[in-house]
Amino acid sequence: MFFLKELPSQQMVATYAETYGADPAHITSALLMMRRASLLIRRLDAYFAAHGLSQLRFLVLIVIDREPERQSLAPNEIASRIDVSKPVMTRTLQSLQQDGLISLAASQTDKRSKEAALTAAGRQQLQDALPGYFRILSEEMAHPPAAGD
Amino acid sequence: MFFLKELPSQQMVATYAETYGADPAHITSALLMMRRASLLIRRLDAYFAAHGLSQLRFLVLIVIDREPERQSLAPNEIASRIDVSKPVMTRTLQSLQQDGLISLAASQTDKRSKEAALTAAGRQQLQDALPGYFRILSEEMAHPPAAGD
DNA sequence: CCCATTTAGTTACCATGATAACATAAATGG
DNA sequence: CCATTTATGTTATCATGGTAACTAAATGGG
Repeated sequence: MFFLKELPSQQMVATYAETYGADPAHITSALLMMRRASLLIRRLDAYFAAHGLSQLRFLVLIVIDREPERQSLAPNEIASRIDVSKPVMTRTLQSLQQDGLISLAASQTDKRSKEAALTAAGRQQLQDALPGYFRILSEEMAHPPAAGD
Repeated sequence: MFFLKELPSQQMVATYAETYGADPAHITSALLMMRRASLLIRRLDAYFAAHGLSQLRFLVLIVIDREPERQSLAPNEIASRIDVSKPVMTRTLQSLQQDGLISLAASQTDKRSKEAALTAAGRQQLQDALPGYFRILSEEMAHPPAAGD
């Protein structure tokens, strides 16, 4: 989470930009982008929390659901579609299973691995969360950020 | 940290956008912005770690340093300039003090409060980190993200 | 003035990210 | 075919964010 409510002054940016051949406009736009993205992510996190989810839990459900030809994915495959470390994936899948949103079965073909599939509750939770998710994204980009945002 | 390596398909976005009156282009650009910002933040985190800092530790040093008329700020004032909770500020200031980058003294005027000031080492650490920080921001925005980024 | 409220900081606890080290199974190649 | 290497998942530990509840001090209305 990035956050400086007031950006570095134009003078400060200009001084460093000059010295190091960087473009002050680029620096400012990078800072604005990070602040805007951070605010959006914060808003999404609050939304997911209200739905008993989190960014990662939501993404896991999406990734399993959107696989066209299959009912389940291995944790390994899920992790490769989302940029997250293996231990975090292990923990997240276990918590989703505890909450009844996915099932975790031993893989038939690879004894090291597992098969994660959506339960009916998981599919429902995903369907419940998707509309608001897209609405937030759309709203956020519909209006440019105000200066003081 | 946001991350879905492959964005939701155009069809999926279009379906939801239609149903809920959202603009598919807005949704896609929001997802791209979050991914781009996440990659940049990750890169900055790695940079700060190499300098014995973190995003927040760096921001705290900047905020104290850039105060034009004063040598020190209260934790409360620092927290109000950065968007971070009080307990995190407490912890961060203590760690910066342990590392010798700031001094923390009791406030003369308010017995509840403290005064955080940069040490010479803290000022030096900040000066060392600033050029690379601005360089990364500038580089990042200099080239538009590739499709597979 | 004094008691209630507000403010500043801290403590305790939880969520969620990472890496390192490990056990076990699969794959590979001599 | 067996030994080494690679791949999968887990555990342990750490970093860094949050909220709730607490203490102590300042503030302010009666």
